[in-house]
Amino acid sequence: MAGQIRRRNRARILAAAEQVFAEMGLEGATTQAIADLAGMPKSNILYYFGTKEQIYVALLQEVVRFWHESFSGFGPEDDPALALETYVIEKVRMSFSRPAASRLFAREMLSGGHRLRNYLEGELRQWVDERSQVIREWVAQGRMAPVDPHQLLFTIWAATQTYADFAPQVAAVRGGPPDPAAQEALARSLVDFILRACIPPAQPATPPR
Amino acid sequence: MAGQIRRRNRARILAAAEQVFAEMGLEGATTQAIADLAGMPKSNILYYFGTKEQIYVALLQEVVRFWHESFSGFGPEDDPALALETYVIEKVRMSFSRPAASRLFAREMLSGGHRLRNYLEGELRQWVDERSQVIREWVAQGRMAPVDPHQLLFTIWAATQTYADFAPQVAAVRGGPPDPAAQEALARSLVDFILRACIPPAQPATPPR
DNA sequence: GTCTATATTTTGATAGAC
DNA sequence: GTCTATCAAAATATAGAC
Repeated sequence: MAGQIRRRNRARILAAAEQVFAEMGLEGATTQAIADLAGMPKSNILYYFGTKEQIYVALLQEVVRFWHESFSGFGPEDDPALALETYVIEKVRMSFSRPAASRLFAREMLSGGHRLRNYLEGELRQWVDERSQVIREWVAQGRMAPVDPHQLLFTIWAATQTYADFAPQVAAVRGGPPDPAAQEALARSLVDFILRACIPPAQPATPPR
Repeated sequence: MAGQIRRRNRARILAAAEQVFAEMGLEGATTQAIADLAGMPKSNILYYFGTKEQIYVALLQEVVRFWHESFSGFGPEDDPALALETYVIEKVRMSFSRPAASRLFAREMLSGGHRLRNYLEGELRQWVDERSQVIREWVAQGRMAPVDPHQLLFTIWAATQTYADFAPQVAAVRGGPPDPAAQEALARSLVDFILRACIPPAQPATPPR
């Protein structure tokens, strides 16, 4: 079966295209640049995908599918502090380990997000609705400060993805890109920040009488 | 003096270009689209600016200059809570009132930020260094929780600008773009969030004895 | 399936009339 | 200063040999 070759080549093209699209955008990227990075002639790229835009769309969908699988979420039975900590740490790590994915998504948002409309209004919205319900329960139970669920999620997404999307700004301000130790320190600092904002200070035990 | 006409036309071109570049990017935008939006023939655009990229660079510099003037910053004599509140509220409002400026900046960051290198490593870095010093003083005085200044600023920038840069995501999750009242509510919620994370709870007055 | 050569389109930029 | 007509370059996409 030569389906092997087909899948291998598709994967190589997608990997190359992710880098090029993330840095140059859909219009700025040339199929030639993708071909060069993938190490194959330009025609092969179009043989596998038809048009440049089809590669772009395939990549976007791969990114959101990957995110959706990686961050299954949290439920009302979880401990709020632990759930938030896990989610934030993993999102920061993803920004440092796969920045191109985050940048690709950011570019699509800046362009209006039309190509992800189904995802945004379907899967993502449902995920957010469920998580918002959990957060509201936690708040009602006094296990969490009275945060607005949407604002919390927007803030977490923005604060974690900024390390991928605005990397040049981060590097300029710090005097260089953060090495792995600095990455962990930034992640830790962000987690502590969010937990202070979300988790009410432990009550001095008021014993029932 | 016909310098009037020149300035008027330059301003019209810049206003049109900001919209087009923000939505399409440098390469995605065509001079024709800018000309159409500005209501003048394509040649006039190039007569005033020479090249498409010069318009783009001029816009970027105008944006950072405008931001720099709008957010002069805060000093050690200020009240931390009030200073943060003012800064965050104004940045959120800017995201809603001039989203194209934020998106333009975001695009440049995604592309590597080379055209803003001088700004990032000069003016911005100096501004951050000064503000970081203030924050460290506040922390040392116990007027602020032990936040990492860089992480705090990155988080504020990301959380405020997300309402411009990721507007399609915000609209999809909320079921529509936020109207002015909802914008204020989101700003308020974000401010409260950041203050909970930054400002230590008022100590139960420990009178000196 | 793979690759070279080429057709077609788009678009940034310019020349030159008014 | 303004605008029309045009050039030249670049890049997407395809045709067709291998």
